[in-house]
Amino acid sequence: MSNPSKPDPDESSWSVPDSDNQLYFFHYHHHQMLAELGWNYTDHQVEQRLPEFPPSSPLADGDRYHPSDAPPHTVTTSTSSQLPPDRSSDPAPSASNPSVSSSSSEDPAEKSGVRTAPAPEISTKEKKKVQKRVRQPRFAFMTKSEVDHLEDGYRWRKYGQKAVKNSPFPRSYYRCTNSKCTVKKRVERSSEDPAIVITTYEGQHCHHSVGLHRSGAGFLGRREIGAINVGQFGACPTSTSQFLIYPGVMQFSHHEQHTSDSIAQGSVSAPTTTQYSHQQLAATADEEKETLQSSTGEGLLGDIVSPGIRNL
DNA sequence: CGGCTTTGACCTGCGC
DNA sequence: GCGCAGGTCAAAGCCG
Repeated sequence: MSNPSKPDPDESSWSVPDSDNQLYFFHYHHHQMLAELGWNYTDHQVEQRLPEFPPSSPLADGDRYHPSDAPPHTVTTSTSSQLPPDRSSDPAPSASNPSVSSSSSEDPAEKSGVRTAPAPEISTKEKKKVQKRVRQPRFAFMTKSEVDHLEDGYRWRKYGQKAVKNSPFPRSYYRCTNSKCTVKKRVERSSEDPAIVITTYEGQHCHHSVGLHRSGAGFLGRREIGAINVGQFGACPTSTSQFLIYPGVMQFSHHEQHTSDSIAQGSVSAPTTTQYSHQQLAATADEEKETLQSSTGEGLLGDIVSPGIRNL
């Protein structure tokens, strides 16, 4: 519940972990990776807008992905949003800085709304104050899919569900099952277009994915793992393609080809075509809401879906 | 039996 | 200060 017209008090304290630079790994490798993934990637402005590429490449290690597994995809990006302000000085837990997250509590990014364990120390209040102002980077995906909960290579535990105002669809809250990982995600359906699933990721994984992709047929393996390790990389294990995430707006679509495995496993009921849209959420929840609303309301998906996309 | 989901209660922030 | 909405907790139940 926030007012879009009002600056979010948290905005000034939005925290980007020290590893934030790694958010931008897409800068250097996206062409190559997408090419390898079989994506026909059309990049308009990314190169000029993205900041420096981080020193370390997440793609250095093994790669089980076989380009032949992936169908041709069309990726279209636009870059109208702003990069998040530099908050690298904020004491947020960092995926690449495990000492930060592990030295305090298991879930240091817990918001102020959380009932905390009875720890009657004075410092707790201060901690709370600080933590209250710390927010993990968040990224939202708008996925046109019948599947609510898209697999992304990580294991999630649902910890809550809430009815959303002005929406017939509830919002589900998930937390990464890794005890040291503070990543959360929210999954909800767009009230304007029930076919669109909005998945919001918050934070960065501090561990590798668990390789849930069963047989791995058509899935991406190590590449996805390495990418996720730097925080801003997503994948759809039920798809033969994956999607990349970087700060700013990125929109794309592709033909999702569920493997017979995933279908058999019940993760999907039938082969479907899924359209993905992604953009980094604005620094504030308000902007986030605006962004999402405008995105869905103005047919963002329609803008990015290539004519070749079809629903099966 | 462990892991996960469900669900009502609780807490906090924000607008009025 | 009050009410609302979002976010989270945690007990209970379910399931493999």
